[in-house]
Amino acid sequence: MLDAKHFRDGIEETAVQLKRRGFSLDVATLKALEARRKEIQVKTESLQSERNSRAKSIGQAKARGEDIEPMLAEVGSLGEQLEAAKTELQQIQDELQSIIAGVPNIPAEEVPFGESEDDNVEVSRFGTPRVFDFDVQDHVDVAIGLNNGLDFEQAAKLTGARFVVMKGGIARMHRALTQFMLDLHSDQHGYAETYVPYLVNHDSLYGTGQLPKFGKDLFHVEGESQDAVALSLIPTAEVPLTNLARDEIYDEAELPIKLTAHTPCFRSEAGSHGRDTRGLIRQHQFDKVELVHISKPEDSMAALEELTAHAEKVLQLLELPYRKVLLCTGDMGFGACKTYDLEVWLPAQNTYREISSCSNMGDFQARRMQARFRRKGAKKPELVHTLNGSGLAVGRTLVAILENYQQADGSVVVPDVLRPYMNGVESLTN
RNA sequence: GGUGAGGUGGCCGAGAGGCUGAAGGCGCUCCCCUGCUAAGGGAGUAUAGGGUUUGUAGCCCUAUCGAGGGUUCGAAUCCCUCCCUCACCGCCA
Repeated sequence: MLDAKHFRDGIEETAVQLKRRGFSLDVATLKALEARRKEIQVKTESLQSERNSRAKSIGQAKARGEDIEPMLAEVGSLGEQLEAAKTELQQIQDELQSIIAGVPNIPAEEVPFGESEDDNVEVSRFGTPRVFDFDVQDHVDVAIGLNNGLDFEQAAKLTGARFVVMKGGIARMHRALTQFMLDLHSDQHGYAETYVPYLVNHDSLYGTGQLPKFGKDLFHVEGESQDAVALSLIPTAEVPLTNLARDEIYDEAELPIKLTAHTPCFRSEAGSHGRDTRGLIRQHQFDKVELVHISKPEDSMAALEELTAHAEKVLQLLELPYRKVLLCTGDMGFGACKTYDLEVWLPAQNTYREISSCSNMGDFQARRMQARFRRKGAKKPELVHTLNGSGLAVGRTLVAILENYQQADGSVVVPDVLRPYMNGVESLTN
């Protein structure tokens, strides 16, 4: 959510900035609503003030034992007027709120303009894609050769499309990957390992920006009664981790806070039908190790570089070729002001595919969450900045290993850094 | 799941329809006093929104005592629903 000031003074300027990321702000409607809001709010508050002082004098008169009846009569229609004003104010504020809550973050200045992923800018590359002297198989076929270690048919029986059952060495490697990533981030990169709920309430989803706009992408769990709190499965650990800061006021000295967690992620992938239907790339359930920073505003851009480097380190240690891409204005997520994607090389697709997305959300989520800190000696708390990134998506990392480390005989070499997590096994074989 | 007790400011804790944004204490900040320390005296100490304003200063208004509704001229206080915490019992990995 943007600062309300963006919608009062300088709304035209805001509209121009949002236009950069392909969002058109309805300036006329907002201006009209804002004018109306101001008028009604002033009216409502003065009526409230009036009522408060009247009620107070009635109380005082009563305490003195005076006759209250005439005063009560005088108050008469005040209640109704106030009620009407309140209702109208609420309506306007709801309307404003629903518009404002749906406005995306303003891109940072250095973010290149663009309309789609084709306009993203490659920043760097690591490693050289291996040259194969045999026909490369994609990860699905590789896994079939390894005792059918990725079983999509069984998963379809259990649940449905876009789920997987992993077996044997592949399941083991999947576990090894999460252990390796968590250890790296907590032991080497200074993150506090965290275990979080996989179901969250709607306040949390609103805080990180999944709601109100992107409820379709989530799996919702029904509450027992209509009034009961509705919960949803997390689409990423970003939601629980970042919401730890919700309604908090940190001491300046506590920042930055760096958290990591391994969780499953659940996405309904609404609107993605027909894309990546084969294999592990796009599933309703996948595991991810997430990195989150809570930082001071002036540190957040440096923190984005740091966080991204931490995610890159995983790929480097696994010796997987990748490239780092700066997303253009049109391809960034709703709440982000700057995002790097890491794309790993997939030989079977002969291309780089997203394996991590690292974003600086600025104060966008912090404002929704009222996540703040107080500078030493300062009176007023300030909004923190929040950042998050995958470090990494575990399923896609598994895909990358199966494809990049496959051998002519159908086996898959286990990357050196994973071997300690796999009983020293050097390769997966049939 | 059952029964009972609760949710009040950074913390502890009063209040049980009106003068309570909230006593008292602790903590914290500043000032005074005191060789240092300890003790003492004084002042201050929530957040959000709005108005005014050149202003993130000041002033004014509104809201907030777990959340949301309701009763009332007036609700922290009464009623309803929900959430959470604690205790005991039951169940369970």
